[in-house]
Amino acid sequence: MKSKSAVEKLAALAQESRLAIFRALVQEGPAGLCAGDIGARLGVVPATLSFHLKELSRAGLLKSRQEGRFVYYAPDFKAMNALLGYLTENCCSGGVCDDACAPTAASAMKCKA
Amino acid sequence: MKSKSAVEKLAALAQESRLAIFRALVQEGPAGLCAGDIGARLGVVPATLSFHLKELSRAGLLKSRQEGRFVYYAPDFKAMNALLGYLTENCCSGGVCDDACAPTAASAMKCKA
DNA sequence: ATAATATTTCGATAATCATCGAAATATGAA
DNA sequence: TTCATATTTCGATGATTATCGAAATATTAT
Repeated sequence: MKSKSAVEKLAALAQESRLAIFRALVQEGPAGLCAGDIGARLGVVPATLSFHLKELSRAGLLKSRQEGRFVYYAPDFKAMNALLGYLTENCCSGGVCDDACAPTAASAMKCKA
Repeated sequence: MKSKSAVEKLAALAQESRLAIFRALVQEGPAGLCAGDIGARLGVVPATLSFHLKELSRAGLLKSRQEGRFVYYAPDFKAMNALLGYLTENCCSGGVCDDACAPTAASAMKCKA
């Protein structure tokens, strides 16, 4: 993961509506939700929603597919995992910390879709 | 983790210099680095560096301690792990995805310090 | 074709953020 | 105390971002 693209992903997530959108989609899974349902669920008007979905997509965090009149959005789990990995990369230089500290509970997307 | 504070943490990380600072500190471990060394390593002038360190601290991502004239900064690994957990929480609602998809490589801070 | 529904683009406005020189503050050394 | 070093605060400037009404585009149903 390039640093620039990591910053873009983090910036995309660093906004209340977009973070809520992303988390809802993570919980929804690979099937995703269509734009209208996301907007209804989170109370975001269409123009604003579209802007945010575009930001998340541009950052590479979402995949979308058209189904008739509807556009379905789902997380790009692979990209998200790459971001998480980038943030935690080489923690403590693999030194004393790896012995002194226990791993935390899983904090990666389980989904590879 | 409250959503507001997650947004604040993500916003703090969503800036090139700050992400570089944070990653350098993650790799350095709990002992941390003093401000001057961070600035020298990353090529950031003092005023700007101080601004960014304050942002990261305000967001709860860094701990600091004074040692003589020096101020040492280190990641708050616990807070960071909470953020990673929040992002991946309840992935795919614990449904089909948990069976269909394998966990990825560890992507959490190993350090609890 | 016409109408209805879903989504995106445009455009203007208001708000927030990054940078860094200069000055201020804090601590240790001579 | 006086000086040198480390870090932070102040203040001004330029740049980026969020919001959303109105209009445009796209797809399906009648």
